[in-house]
Amino acid sequence: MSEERSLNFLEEIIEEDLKSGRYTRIITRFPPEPNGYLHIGHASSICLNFGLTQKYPGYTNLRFDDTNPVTEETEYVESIKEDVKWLGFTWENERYASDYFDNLYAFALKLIDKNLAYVDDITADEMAAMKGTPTEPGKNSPYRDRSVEENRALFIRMKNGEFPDGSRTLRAKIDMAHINMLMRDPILYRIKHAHHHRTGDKWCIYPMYDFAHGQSDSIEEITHSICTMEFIPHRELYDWLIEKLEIYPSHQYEFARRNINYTVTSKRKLLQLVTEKHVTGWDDPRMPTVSGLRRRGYTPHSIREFCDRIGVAKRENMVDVGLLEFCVREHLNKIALRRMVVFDPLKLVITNYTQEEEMLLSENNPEDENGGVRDIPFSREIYIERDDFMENPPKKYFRLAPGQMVRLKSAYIIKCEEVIKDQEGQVTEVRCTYIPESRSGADTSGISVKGTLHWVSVKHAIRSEIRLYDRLFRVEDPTDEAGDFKEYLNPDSLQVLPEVYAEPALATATLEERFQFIRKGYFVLDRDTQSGKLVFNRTVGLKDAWAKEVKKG
RNA sequence: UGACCCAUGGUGUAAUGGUAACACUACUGAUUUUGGUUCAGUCAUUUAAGGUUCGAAUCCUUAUGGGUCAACCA
Repeated sequence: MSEERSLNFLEEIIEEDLKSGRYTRIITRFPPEPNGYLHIGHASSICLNFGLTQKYPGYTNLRFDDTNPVTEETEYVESIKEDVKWLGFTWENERYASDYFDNLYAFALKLIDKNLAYVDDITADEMAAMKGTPTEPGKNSPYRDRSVEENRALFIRMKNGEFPDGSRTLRAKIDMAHINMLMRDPILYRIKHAHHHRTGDKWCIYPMYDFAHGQSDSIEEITHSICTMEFIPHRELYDWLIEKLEIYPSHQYEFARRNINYTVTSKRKLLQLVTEKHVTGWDDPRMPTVSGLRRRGYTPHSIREFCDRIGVAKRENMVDVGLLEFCVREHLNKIALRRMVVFDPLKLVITNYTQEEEMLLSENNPEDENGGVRDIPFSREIYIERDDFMENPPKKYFRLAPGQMVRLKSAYIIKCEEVIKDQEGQVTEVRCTYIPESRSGADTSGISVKGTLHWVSVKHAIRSEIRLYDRLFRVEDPTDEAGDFKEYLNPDSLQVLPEVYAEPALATATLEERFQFIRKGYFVLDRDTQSGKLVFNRTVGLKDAWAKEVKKG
């Protein structure tokens, strides 16, 4: 293996740590809060954390940051586990911050005993008012100087449920004038008489993020705790708590979260799209969620490839969704089974075709020698795509037109002889003759044509519904526009074709198979399919050089 | 009116004091029984000004621009 690729900044840190002997193996973790579904940004973090311990000795834990019972649910835990597995990663340990509530409680008592934490009785509003601003120092709470004994007794009573929600908090005693707002006596514990999805009603006090995350890292002996840049100010508190608690020194490193254009990746916003029914659910194929991408037909491999290509760094970024599409096309091109489906049919009659029907062979995938072939029924009447015929074609139009010849994919070369129209002048049928010696694989005609069309035999065609998806938003960065981000939803993000005509082989399609509908795009069966009613989702279209040509005029 | 983070083609990421590169996009052309794929090629980059140095994208200073921080969220 030639390891020529340059390292990202985290790999550099790790290689340095390994070389210096600071660690002999590394431990990372992926720490989702179970209050929403994973999205493409999380996928990036998953690939990073798990990828690092695939590359270097060590392992990765999956740890749910479940310290806020009000917003967290088991449904989310299950979906997150499924998504991580689907992406192709295996965690060493499945952990929950709630596993550590006893430890965390003991840590809190230790801090109280060291006179580094106190119980505060002021209200949330008062606390906000006394916090100061980034440019002005805060003020000490009148309860800041309670004795160790009093703090201890009060905190135990908080735990025992003697006080109502919001009436008291446990705060670290640091410095209300600290330049870092997070060091101004941050709250460690708050009272919430709420049912927790795992610990039930055992607790009525719950630790805050800052008093749970770093401590959980430490308990698990995480060596490299990787998070996004907005946590940079938290690092000082992270280190302070580890130092005062005298526990295993995990370290936090930050990278810039990945943004992708024409979508949003904020759990709050995605939740809104779901609850306000702008999409059909978390796994709507238009959603940037892992489950949405899965339903859309993206492969785990293509998502991993994407995350790999966008890399990791510390600067603001806006990744072009075109790269994601490139990655999925690249993979699907290699694995998708080729099939023919006519979306907008135009009847074509081959006047000199006298057989009842015949079976023709077509390769399943020209990119895969071992992909095999399938039979396709051919007959006198077929459907072609309406826009594959033009009565008065422009220059460089390689498709069918009066007097012109094209090849029918895997079949014969035909020549257009006659155009039938209705009273309005709409073309309702085209009549052609075929060249018997031009059959695919046995072509002795010596004729070469520019265009090849896909087609489906009229009497053999099966019906299907097709769902075409486009980007969810009309603008690159909906969050950056004036007003509500939902004003920028793309009204044409979903187009349903209720009845298209497909070749018979598609009748036995499964959810796992990937298809390329020739000249149309990549498709996957949707779970809405019922017996007798096929539904396909378009994962992504093919690159379309002709469409570009037409656009240019 | 503070602290912290960041700044390389249209986009993303490299170059670790020594020829600014790779991928995507765009554009040419060739091949092609998918106007797909594949192949060949073209356009295009160091925020600015000073300084250090034989030599700076890289180190220093200042400026500019963008981002983050004042939830009993994570």
